[in-house]
Amino acid sequence: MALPSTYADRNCSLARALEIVGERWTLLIVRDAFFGVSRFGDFATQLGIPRAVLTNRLKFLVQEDVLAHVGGEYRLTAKGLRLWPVLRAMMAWGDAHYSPGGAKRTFRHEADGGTLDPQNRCSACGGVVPIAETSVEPGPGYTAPDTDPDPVSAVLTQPRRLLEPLT
Amino acid sequence: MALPSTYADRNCSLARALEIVGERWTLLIVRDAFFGVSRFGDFATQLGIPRAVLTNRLKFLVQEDVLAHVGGEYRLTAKGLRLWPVLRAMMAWGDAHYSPGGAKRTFRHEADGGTLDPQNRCSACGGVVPIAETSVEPGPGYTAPDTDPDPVSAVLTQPRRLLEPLT
DNA sequence: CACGATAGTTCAGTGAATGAACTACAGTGG
DNA sequence: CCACTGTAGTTCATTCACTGAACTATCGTG
Repeated sequence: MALPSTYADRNCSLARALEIVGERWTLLIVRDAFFGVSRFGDFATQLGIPRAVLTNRLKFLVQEDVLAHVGGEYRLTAKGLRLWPVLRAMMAWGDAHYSPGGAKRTFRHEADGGTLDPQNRCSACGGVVPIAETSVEPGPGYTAPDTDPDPVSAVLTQPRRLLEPLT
Repeated sequence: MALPSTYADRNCSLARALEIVGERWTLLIVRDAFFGVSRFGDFATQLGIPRAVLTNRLKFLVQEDVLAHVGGEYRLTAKGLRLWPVLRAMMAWGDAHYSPGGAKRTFRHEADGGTLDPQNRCSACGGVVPIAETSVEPGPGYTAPDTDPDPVSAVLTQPRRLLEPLT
């Protein structure tokens, strides 16, 4: 995005954060990484993003230490994992205002099956659930696609644990 | 931004949310609205955004019911106010990773002076503080600009209550 | 060494952002 | 009545980034 850093924005961490994750496609790439996507081709087919742009974004995210590129796979770093609250907050807002049937995805505490609120607090045990212990599944607002999804999307709509690499 | 809504993304509220607030400049405009900016010219000078782009963004945000345009002023709607957790989450991430001296801004519960964590929980009373009761001030990571700020920026670096219109 | 799979690069065409200048209009003072 | 100022935009040529399709590179396998 390369927002100009004016003196006003030099003192705003929101502007700084947006320079990293505010570019088009970037947060969707990060979301897919949370869902277990790790390969160039999988990002490309899942998002329908031009490969040239994907190359740029991945390069930048690696440079900024949001993703790590190891063994041909892109994985979230500790810094990238800390974007989880941002994604959850945005999803919650989108669910609340653009998904009349309820949340498009349900997040669950694997240990006890409780559902997670936007702050990742478990309805069963009451604790804040770490990413490694949460799983995703289609929520009440989910609507099945009319066309057959690509294999990557098909896997991603199955209930699965976060961060688990695609088979 | 007009992200293409593929079958995959039709079922993701993150993608939907990004179509609204994922465009360049948009979240900074919303942030300024939380800080009390409400006039076209103030947004323009504060953000350094091209006026043509500002016109587009404001028009779109009004159309999407994030802002309301009444009496020549742009104000956050209920839907817009619900973006507060998104902004807070992003600011927290930016503070954590790009502001070694600490948060650039401190948010405070006006009633008891307690500071707010990223979930807006008050350190003093322990409750989640509504927007109308919180105030902003420069935080420990704030650094004074080297050049004289414009009048709008100057006002915004004073401790002030959120949503309070600029004088 | 041929073959397919994966990970990119290249490039022409298009659309959006930029920045500076310009218009529209309302209110104020002389 | 008219200049003057402030606010809110619009216009436009330039630059830049995204798009989509095709192409190249590299690796592992048989």
